[in-house]
Amino acid sequence: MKNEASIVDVARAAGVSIATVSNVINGKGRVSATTKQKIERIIGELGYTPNLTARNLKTNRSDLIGLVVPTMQPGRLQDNPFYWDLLAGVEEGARDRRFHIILAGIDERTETFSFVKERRLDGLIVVGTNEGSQAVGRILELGLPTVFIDSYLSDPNLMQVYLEDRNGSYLATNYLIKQGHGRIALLIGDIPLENISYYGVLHERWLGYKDALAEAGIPYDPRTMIKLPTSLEGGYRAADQLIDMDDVTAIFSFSDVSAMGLLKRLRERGKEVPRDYSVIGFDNLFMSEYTSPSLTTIAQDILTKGREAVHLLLDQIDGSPITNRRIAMPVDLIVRQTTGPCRTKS
Amino acid sequence: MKNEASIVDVARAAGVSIATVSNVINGKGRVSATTKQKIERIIGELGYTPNLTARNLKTNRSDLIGLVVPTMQPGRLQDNPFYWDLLAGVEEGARDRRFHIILAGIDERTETFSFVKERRLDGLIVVGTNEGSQAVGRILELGLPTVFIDSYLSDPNLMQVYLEDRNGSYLATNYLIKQGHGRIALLIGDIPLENISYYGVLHERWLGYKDALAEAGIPYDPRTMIKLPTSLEGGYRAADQLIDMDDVTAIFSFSDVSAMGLLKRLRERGKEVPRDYSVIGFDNLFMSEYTSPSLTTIAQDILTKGREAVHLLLDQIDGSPITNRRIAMPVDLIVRQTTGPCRTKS
DNA sequence: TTGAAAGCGCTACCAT
DNA sequence: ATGGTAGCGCTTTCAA
Repeated sequence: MKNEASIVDVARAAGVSIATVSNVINGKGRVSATTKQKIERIIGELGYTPNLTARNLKTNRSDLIGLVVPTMQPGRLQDNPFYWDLLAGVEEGARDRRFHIILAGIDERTETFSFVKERRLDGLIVVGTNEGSQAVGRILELGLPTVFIDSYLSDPNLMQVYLEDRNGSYLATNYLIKQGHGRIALLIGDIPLENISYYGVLHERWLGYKDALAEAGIPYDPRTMIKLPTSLEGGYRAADQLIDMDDVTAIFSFSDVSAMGLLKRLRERGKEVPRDYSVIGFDNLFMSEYTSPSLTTIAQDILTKGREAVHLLLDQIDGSPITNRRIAMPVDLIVRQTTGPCRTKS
Repeated sequence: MKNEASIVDVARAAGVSIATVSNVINGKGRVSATTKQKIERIIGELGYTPNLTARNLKTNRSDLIGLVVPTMQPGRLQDNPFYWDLLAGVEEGARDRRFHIILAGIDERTETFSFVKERRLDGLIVVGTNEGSQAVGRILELGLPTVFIDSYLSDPNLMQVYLEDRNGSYLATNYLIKQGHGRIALLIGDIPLENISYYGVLHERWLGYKDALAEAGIPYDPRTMIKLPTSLEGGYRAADQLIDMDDVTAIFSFSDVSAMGLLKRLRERGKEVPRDYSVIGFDNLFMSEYTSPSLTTIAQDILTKGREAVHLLLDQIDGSPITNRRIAMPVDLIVRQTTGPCRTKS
């Protein structure tokens, strides 16, 4: 492995000063067409590549943004294909602007974010924290451009990308109502319902559910709330609770994976979907079309979400004027086979 | 955002030279206990964080490793939860050793890998290339420590982490044979069978399948090879081909997602699993336990695979003696509900 | 045990 | 249009 050529080597070979070479590399200053061509030729011949480390030391930027994801422990994120899509979107958006992504799995309780200062990161994208999480405070102290995804933080100055959660939930619930379902269970997550406003995403979706009920004149019944995790296993266990409920003929679950768990257990218990129960999920994961029966769900475009987040961040880093500090991504109802008209047993 | 304290500030505040501060930070050289304590106190007071950019410029290292994943285009990686686990494993392994991961989605045809030199990456982890891919040549030219995952490159000097693919395939096939299945289809991927040796992973698994057949004295029949992608949709379409085959009562599919597609279509066609067909997958994804019926599969530990790869790489970067340049990760047969005894219709 | 100083490769300012 | 050069923050050699 030979030593890399430096800007000095290029300058010497071209018979010019390093300042001129620098100008050519960065397209700054005034350089005559001939010297420019010559320098470019020599750069090619020498296989010269600018050393970003040196440039960054000088400019005090890193062209690096950190993607912060809460503890990548097995079991926690493992069952969520969601993150890969998000990451793909972020990476792609950053690449277009010559930034790179540093991935940082963090433990919310102990992480000090020292790497952010050490590496002079230019910005941060933070996924799925909640207001009051210890991490949020420490992140804000860094004083770095930051975009939060799916976090619903109340401070209006923070930049956030989230979903039309409330609307999505309304769409799902409303569709079930239009199919004749009067009592609709909600698999809402493993949280105390009295504190639901603390959990931004869940809260919004819960409101959307209630919006649809209210519009149809259906009373809200807290007993149809199922407080289990929106994971595969949570959905699986939720099915048993669902079956025990009186007159409930439909369930809306806040994730596709939990809807899959539901389908599994309902089948085991001899229930047929959508004859006995209508089921609707949230996310539209790639495999949701391939469950049996295929899953009706609220679709979100996770890839685009990642892309939007990184654009928002880069605009801020570059000092472009920010028009919106918050972006709500659209959702869409995808009707497939797990939902159907209500046929109440006589 | 105040200006960061530098090593000079610390030195001044402590009344020592920057060389001494540097020694304390790096635990090198001889420093008296008292000065050491004093300097450490001041570092705390000033909230000083070493500037890695400067250090890296000096030492010509970056403490950064690149994770190279072939084009993160939608459709290509989108339907593979696999990568997220791998990434989680790599990130975790790197974090332990104070390295960070830069994620690089690349287009195999056009990528020049200039970022590797620009950022002075210390090493590379490359996932799922094949011998003869244009990218491999360019990567090797970089002359950087590199670990290939699931790539089956023939050069014995390259460091590689892969699976006991052949054994896994043997286990699956053998299990089906022991269950009485005599003709077993293989969903092998969208490749020309004559060139199968070019596709490392598939080739190994194909050999494992043949090993089991040979051991049982069952002739290999190329007509039972299904040459469709091992994706959800590929599996879905494979089911139709399977049903058209004579006397075939079982299918081994090279991925869990394709097995899910199979289950879906078999059900649509009125076939029952495992009564009419036994199905076995590969990977043991998190959701494989939750399909209906739950999927028999060959399990691999993707998280550990990522961890092993990064350890191998870091050992090489640190100049530790490398004992094994190749690591084969173990596999495991997980019997669930999609397989059962063969009941040939009379 | 500690310090002085060179220099990593680059950018940007100021001269010419 | 081009060049000289200071200096970004650090490590490391050599001297004291």
